[in-house]
Amino acid sequence: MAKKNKTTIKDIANVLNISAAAVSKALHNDSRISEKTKKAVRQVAENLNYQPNHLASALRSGKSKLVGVIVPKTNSNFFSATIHNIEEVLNKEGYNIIITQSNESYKKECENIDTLLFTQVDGIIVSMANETVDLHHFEKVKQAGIPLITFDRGENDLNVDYIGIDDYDSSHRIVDHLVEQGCKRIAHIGGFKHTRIYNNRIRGYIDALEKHNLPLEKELLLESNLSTEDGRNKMQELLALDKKPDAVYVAGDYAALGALQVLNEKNIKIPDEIALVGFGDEPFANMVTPKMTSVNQHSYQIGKIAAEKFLEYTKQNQIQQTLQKHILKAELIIRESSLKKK
Amino acid sequence: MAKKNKTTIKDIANVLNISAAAVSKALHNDSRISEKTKKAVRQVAENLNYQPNHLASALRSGKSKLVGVIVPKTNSNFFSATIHNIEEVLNKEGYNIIITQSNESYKKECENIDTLLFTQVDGIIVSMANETVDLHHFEKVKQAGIPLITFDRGENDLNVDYIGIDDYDSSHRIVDHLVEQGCKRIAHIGGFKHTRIYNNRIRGYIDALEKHNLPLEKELLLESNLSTEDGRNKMQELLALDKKPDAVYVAGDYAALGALQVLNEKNIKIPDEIALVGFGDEPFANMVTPKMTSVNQHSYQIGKIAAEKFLEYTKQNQIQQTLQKHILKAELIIRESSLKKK
DNA sequence: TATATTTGTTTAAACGATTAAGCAAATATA
DNA sequence: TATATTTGCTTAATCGTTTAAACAAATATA
Repeated sequence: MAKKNKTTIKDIANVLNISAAAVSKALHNDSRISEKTKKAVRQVAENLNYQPNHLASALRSGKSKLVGVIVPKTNSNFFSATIHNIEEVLNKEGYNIIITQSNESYKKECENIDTLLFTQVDGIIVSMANETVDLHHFEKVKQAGIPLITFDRGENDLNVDYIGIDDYDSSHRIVDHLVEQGCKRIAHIGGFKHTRIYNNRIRGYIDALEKHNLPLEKELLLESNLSTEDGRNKMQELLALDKKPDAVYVAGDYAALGALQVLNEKNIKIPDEIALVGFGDEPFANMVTPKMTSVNQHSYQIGKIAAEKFLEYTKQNQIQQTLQKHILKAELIIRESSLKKK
Repeated sequence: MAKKNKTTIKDIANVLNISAAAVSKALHNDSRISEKTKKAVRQVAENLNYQPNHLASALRSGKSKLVGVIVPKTNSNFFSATIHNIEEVLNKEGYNIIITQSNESYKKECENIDTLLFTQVDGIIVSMANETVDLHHFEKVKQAGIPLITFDRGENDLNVDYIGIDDYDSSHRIVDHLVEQGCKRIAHIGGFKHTRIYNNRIRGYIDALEKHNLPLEKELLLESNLSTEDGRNKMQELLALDKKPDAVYVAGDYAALGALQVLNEKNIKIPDEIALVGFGDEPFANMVTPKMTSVNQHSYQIGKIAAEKFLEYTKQNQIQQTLQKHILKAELIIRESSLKKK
C-alpha cells in the first residue's frame, strides 16, 4: 500500500527526454522555456501526480515558506481568531504557518523559538507569555536574519513591529461609559504591571479617573494574573472592603468571569449594585448571565496586519527592523452587565 | 545586524581538520567515532554556536521530524488540551508539530492535507471536520506512506488508528444519572447523525431510554450542528412542545450553553423544572450559572495515545495500518444543572 | 608470523530542487 | 552576407546533511 514512488522532476524530465533543469524552469514559468515544453511538462507532471519536494527547494533557495506563530495559548478566542487571519493572508502567498503555544511560560517560549528556528521558518509572529520579562531569546531570531513581528503582547525594547489595540484609550472608553452610567467608585482588577498592555490599561484607568475628577483609591486597584480563579479572589477582596466599589473593570474576560460568578453567588445585583466590564470579548461574554460588557480587540485586523508586515519584509533582502507600532482602536461592546435601565 | 554566517558541519570540520562526515557522525554519537573526537566536535560546535540545518538533514534522511495535526478548531478546550499533550509526547522524541485548523470545513480539511504533505510531515494526526463525509483526501496520506492517526472524530472506513472516548457508554451514564434524579422525559439535542461520535451518543441515548423503560419520543430527539446559536434554537423548539421535557442532554457544551441561556431567559428553573447536561467539559461549563454537568473527554490520555501510536509506526519501515480503536471511558462531571437537592 | 577483525576516519555519492553559466540554433540587425 | 541578439535548452554546481563504501592503522586471533 505504502508506495515510495514519489515523482521527482527527474522522472518528468526522463519521460520528455529533457533535462531536470528545464522541467524546474517550466514549472516556474520561466520565460526562456517554450510554451510547447511548458505545456508538455505540466501535462506529464499531472499524469505522474508530481508533488514538489518542499524540503529540497527550501534547502536550495534558503526559504522554507514556513512562518512560526507563538501564542500564549490557542485556547482563547482572540488568539484562535488572530491565527486564523494570519493563516488566511499567508496562505495566499504560498506560506504555511506552524503554531506553537507557550502556555504563558517563559521557558516554553524559549523552546518555541528554538523549535521554530530549527525548522528554518522564514519569520516569527509572536504574542509574548505573561511570564516573559527577559527578552534575550528573541535576539536569536534577529541573528537568524528573519523578521520578527509582535502582536497583542509585545515590548518596545525589542525594536520590532508591534500590532495591537490602544489599551490606554480602551480604559478611557470603559471608565467614560461607567461614569455615564452613574458609577463613582470604579475598581480595576488589572494584569501584571510589567506587561505593557496591562500597564497601559492601568495608566488609562488612572488618567480617566482623574479626567472625571474621581479620586484614585489604592484599595480599588488590584494586580492579578487574570485567571478565572484569581478573578474570584480579587472580587472577594473588593467585596470585603468597607466601602465597596459600584463598578469593576477587569482587564481580562476570564478573570471577569470569576468576578461575575462571585457576584452572582452573593446575589449582588449586576449592574445596579456593581457594574462589571471585562476585556477581550471572548464568546462566553455574550453567554453568561448577565451578558458581559467587554472590549473587542479586532483579531481580524491584527492578524491581517501582522501577516502583511511579515510579507513586506520578505520582499527586502536585508532585514533591518525598527520599532513600528500599529495601534488599532478597540471597540467597547456594551451589554447587560454595565448598562443600567433608566 | 542580520548575519548570514550560519555555522555548518563543514566549518566545524575545518577547525578540527577532519571531514564533515566525521563531524556528522560525532554529533550523532556514532560508535565508530572516538570519544576524543566527539568531545572536540561538541566543543567546537558550541563555540561556533552551530545550529543543524533541519532542511538538509530532512532532505537527506527523508524524515522531516515534523508531525501534522488537523483539528476542526483550536478554539476549544478539548482540542487545545489534546494538542498540548500530543506536543509533549512528540517533543521528547525530537518531533515538532504543525497545527492546522479545518474550521469544520471539508474543503479546508483537504487543503490542510495538501499543506501538510507539501511540508513533508512524517505523519498526520487528525480529528475530522463536521462536514467531512467523503474520505478521499485521506487516501493521499496513505499513498504518501506516512501514518495517519484519528482521534475524537474518525471513521471506521478509513482503516487506521482511532483514539476516542466511549460515546455510547457516556450517553448511558448521562441517562442513568438523569433517571436517578427523577427525570422521565429526557430530550437529546444531538450532533449530525452521519458523524460517528454523535451517532454513537444518539444510539446510547436511545438504548439507555429503553433500558429504563422510558418511551423514545421523536419530538425529543433533535439533530443540531451544536453551535451555541443552534443550541438556542433547538431549546426553543423543545419549549414549544405541548409536553415539555424535564431534562435535556446536549451532545456539545457550546450548544448546551445556548440551551442554558434560553432556559435562564425564560426563568425556567434548572435543574428542578428542566435538568441540563452538556458534553465536553469546556471550562465555561464550570463558570455558567448554574454550573453545568458535562462529560470530560480525557484530552490528556487521547493526545498521549495518539502521539504514542504515531511513534510506534515510525519504528516500522513498512507502514501497514489497520483499524485499531483505543476507546477510553469518559468521566461524567455532575454539577448544579442536573443535581436536584433532595 | 600471517591473517582476520575492529577502530577511526575519509571519500564520494546521494537527497530533489534551483540557478549561474554555457552553447547551439534560430532570428534580428547592420 | 556577416555579426549581434534572442530563444530554448543543457551542464554542472550548489544548498547542508547523511551514509554506504573504502581504507589505513591498530588490535585480536590462529
